[in-house]
Amino acid sequence: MEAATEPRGPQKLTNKGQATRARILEHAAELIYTKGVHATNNEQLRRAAGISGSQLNHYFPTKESLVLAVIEWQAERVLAFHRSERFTRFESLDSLREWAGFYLAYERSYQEGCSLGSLAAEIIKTDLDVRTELANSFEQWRDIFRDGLERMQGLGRISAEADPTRLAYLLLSAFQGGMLLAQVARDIAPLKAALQAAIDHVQTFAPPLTSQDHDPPPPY
Amino acid sequence: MEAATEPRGPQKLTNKGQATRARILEHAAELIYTKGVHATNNEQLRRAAGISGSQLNHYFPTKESLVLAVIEWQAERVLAFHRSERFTRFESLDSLREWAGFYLAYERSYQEGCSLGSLAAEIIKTDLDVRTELANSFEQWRDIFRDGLERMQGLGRISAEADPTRLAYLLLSAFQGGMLLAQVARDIAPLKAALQAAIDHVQTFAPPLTSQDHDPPPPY
DNA sequence: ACGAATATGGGCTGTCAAGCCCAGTCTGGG
DNA sequence: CCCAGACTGGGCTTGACAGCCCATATTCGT
Repeated sequence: MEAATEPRGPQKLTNKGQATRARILEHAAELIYTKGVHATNNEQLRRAAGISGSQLNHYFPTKESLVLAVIEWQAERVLAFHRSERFTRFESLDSLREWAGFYLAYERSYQEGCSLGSLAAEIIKTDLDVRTELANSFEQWRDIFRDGLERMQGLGRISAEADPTRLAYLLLSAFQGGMLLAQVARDIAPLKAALQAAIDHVQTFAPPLTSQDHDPPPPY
Repeated sequence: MEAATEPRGPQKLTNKGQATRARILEHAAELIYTKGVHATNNEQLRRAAGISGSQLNHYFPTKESLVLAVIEWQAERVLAFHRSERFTRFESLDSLREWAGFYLAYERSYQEGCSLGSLAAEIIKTDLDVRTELANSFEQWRDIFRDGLERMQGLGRISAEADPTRLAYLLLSAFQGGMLLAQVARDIAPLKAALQAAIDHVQTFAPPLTSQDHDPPPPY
């Protein structure tokens, strides 16, 4: 899964090289997340990562290759986070609320926005050829929600009439849009409202609850 | 309402000057919408608007002032569109569906995204001092939906238990997020799913309909 | 242990765009 | 009819950043 980003031949990186590359990547991701792609230059990156000029040319011959690598790195982080045990594969409404709660408590939500979404929006109109990679990542993200919702259906936690794809897009869109609005307003309120409403909507497909802590009655 | 963007003294623009300024603004908005802020330079703008260099300095001394003016111009357009008679002040679910339908039929939705949102996302992390203006515009946008939803409540079209502010943020967030996803995927589907789901959620607050074409039964 | 390949350091150059200036033209009021 | 102020045109300078190169140090395979 880490074999991307090098078009030419075999792996030609030693351990130390890989470590350096990873360090550059981490600092690049952080800088880009806070300052944006355009406002991040290689001098800042050099200072932050404690390296000097020619490494960037060596590990990332062009800025486009660096940005692409950062996208992959951020995408991997976000997807891994959503797949983590914390959210139990989104098989319950509670896991969705837990998920929303995390981002609502995360200060950087309304400061920097989504690590992938804000990056995507900034560069989607430039000539950088990264759209396909972004599209792929967002598809996987959507699939995480969709698969969870489908499992909820299988468990009878939401009605069979719910459309998991549509709900997954609602969750992801509300998240991205809410992040943008929160960032612009410097206030978490828009994100909170959007996520609560989106999850409320998923809940409208839950069967009327009889006893609260047990699984709902047999599916229909 | 057009008195913004000039910090210094009285209106010092003749009719011809205003026309030229407006022409520059239109072309700047179009270029920025399609190519992004960063990829739009003054030479392209000169050619597009049929003017030459020093006007930009005359009418828009810095790029920041130009971008700010474009934001105001786009915001005014978007808000005026949403306030137009077409949507009857969003006093019904049908008007919401009409609204969604418009953007789903608009090819540029998934090509360029939202004229205000994509602009906001691109420059929110730069040092351009335009955040307040953007925040203001998005607040007004939210208010259009919120006011409409409140009127729906007054007319008994949705339950008093609905939270108009929250629903307004859901609609706006789903729109912005859906626009971003559609743009990245080059496919209208994510926007369609998000908007349908968001409007479906508003509809869950509608009283069960008895006869379809009449106003719903008296408000509780 | 040795040699070849690979990583590192710092500086250099070409490109591009924003901001600015001077000279010429037009419009409107008296 | 005239003049004063505003508009227009094109070119120029400065600053910033990405990409590149040469000299040196280090690491890895055998």
